[in-house]
Amino acid sequence: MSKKNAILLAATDLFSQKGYNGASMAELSRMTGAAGGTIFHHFRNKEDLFLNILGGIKETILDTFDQYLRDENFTNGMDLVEGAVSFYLQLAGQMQAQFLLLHRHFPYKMAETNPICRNYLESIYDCLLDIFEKGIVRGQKDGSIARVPARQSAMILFSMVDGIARFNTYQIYDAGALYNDLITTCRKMLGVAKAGQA
Amino acid sequence: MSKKNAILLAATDLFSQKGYNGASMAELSRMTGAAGGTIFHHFRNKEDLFLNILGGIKETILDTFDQYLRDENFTNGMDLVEGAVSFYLQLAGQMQAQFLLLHRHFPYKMAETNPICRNYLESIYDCLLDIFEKGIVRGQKDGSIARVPARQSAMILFSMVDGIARFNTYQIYDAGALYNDLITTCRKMLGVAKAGQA
DNA sequence: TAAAAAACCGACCGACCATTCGGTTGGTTT
DNA sequence: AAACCAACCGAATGGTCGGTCGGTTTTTTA
Repeated sequence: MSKKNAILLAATDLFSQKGYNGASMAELSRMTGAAGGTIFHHFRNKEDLFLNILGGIKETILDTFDQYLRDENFTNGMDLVEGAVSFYLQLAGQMQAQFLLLHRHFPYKMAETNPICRNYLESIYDCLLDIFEKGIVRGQKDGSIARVPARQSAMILFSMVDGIARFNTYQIYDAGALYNDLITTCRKMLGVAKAGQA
Repeated sequence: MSKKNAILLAATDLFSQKGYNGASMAELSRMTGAAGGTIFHHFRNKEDLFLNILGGIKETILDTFDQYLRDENFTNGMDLVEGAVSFYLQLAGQMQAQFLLLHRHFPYKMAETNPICRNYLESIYDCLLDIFEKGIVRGQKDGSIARVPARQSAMILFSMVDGIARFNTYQIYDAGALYNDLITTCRKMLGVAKAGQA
């Protein structure tokens, strides 16, 4: 593997574990075996290094969900929403370091002054919210989802799912067993009312 | 105001705005007018200072919700849950710096090695989850809430509400208009099914 | 009012920080 | 073989970090 790639990989772990200020270039140098100067040969500065990582995360997430929507075919809108919830939790488990990064505060702080950073974050959240919203709209056409406000419901749904993913990484509570309850909740909040529904 | 109190107040803002590593004792000294040595006269070290702040936040939250449960009287369990949701969002708006602190990653990182820190965080989340759970259990007795698993539903509800509160502080999206949708969702996920319910 | 205690000060310390820079490779182009 | 180049190195730099310490002021106690 090229040194540059090794730096990007190690820095993802380092930033996610220790935050922006806590991640030191000296430690990154030690982790990768790259000399201090080498890091600054490939990246203008620490912020540029982080933006490269965040840009990569954006690409991965957008591509992954794009692929997901193209490959799978769903019986209806509700099915799409449930699938997206499940897929999101699965992805968060696979890309732990990347999601931990997104769950930290410093990217959003940087976004206040850095438009590139802000753009990356907005792209990611737009993509995720759009998927939930698309599912809801589709479900309202095919009758599987009730007439709830689409965008708002997508945001509430997202904050719910992402909160559970966060519970897992913070490890204050074991949220792994919550998956079934989450899907049930999802059905209740979006589903059309039927006689006898609990 | 005593210097010690001024330090605690300013440090709360500083930690919440810049994180643990980003908050420097020199800047804290500048903000408060207290000399460097004075800070370390009142607090053993930086970590001790933070633990004092977190301990204060714990006390405030526990007392506030205790008071809330004692003062108000609710018509039923569902009413209690809805009130708690509303109260939580209101409190998060009033104690912005404190909630921003709780929404950062470093307290949970510190909790991995520091049992005092871990204890404070667990107390806070236990308190919050207990209120939702109590409301659900009470609602199941008085018939206002369906037979959902109480603790799990409380966790999902909490992660939903806290996610919305987080949306507000991150200011990526305007989540202020989500309050009504949130209460509606809350009713759907917990409420007993009625004929004609949407 | 004298003594003891607590609050407070700011210069100082070594460690560490992000970043720079002059120089060395090894491979490609001319 | 000369010129070029990106990748890489590691010592050096100026600045900031958390924390210490000896001494002064203010408050409390006896």
